[in-house]
Amino acid sequence: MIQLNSADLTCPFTTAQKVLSGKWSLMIIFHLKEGPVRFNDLLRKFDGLTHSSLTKQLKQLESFQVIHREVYHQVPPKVEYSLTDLGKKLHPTLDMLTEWGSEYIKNCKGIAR
Amino acid sequence: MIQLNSADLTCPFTTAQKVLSGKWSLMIIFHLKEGPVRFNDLLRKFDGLTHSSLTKQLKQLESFQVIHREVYHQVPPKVEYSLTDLGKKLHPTLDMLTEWGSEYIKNCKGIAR
DNA sequence: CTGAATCCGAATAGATACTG
DNA sequence: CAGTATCTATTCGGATTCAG
Repeated sequence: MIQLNSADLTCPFTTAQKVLSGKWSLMIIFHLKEGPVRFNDLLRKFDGLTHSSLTKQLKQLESFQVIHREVYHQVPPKVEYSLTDLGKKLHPTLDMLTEWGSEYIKNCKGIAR
Repeated sequence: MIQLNSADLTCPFTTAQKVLSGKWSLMIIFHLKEGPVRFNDLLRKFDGLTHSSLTKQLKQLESFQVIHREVYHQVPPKVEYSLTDLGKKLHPTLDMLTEWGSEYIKNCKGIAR
């Protein structure tokens, strides 16, 4: 698993790059914007994302303290994921990224193969 | 090398994630903000970035049409890298990311090991 | 000065099977 | 329902060497 060491915390970009590096990280964070979501609900939102990959990504993001994991001790088990304050602060950046991504898509039909 | 296929261009996040995924991408783009930079000048700016890794990253970013490669046919060779319009549009997002990264660093001394 | 080619180790993503 | 454990294939970054 990716770890942030103290050397990384010298550079804002290294920090951001590591935190957002997972293939699904951006989308997971985006889908938690509206509030807590359960594991399987999250899983169903993404096409091509597998059970175990989601588990790993969530643990990763949790270790970065970007998302919070709330366990309800009941049967059947229930676990909800939500954004931490740190995670919520990513909203405006995510919105800009989305905008840029859309712009990119509009302008770059020629890039895809 | 990472490629954007037409399926990717369906989702702004996938697009953004792929384009910015390289370990040095964010920093390279950031350092091109002020204008064109030569290969070796760029190389010297980063500690731990090797010659061949930089070559690959630049080709990658060029393929995404985020940076432009200008070759001056002279001896010794001179090549300058600069941001394309698409790349320039990343500025505000990068600035927000920097801000977030700094915020993260301030709040999360406890995360590093 | 700039960059291509190759090779290697580490890190991912995903498939599958098993558990409380 | 929400995991864990293990295995595999692929990718990625970096070192090294060679070339225009």
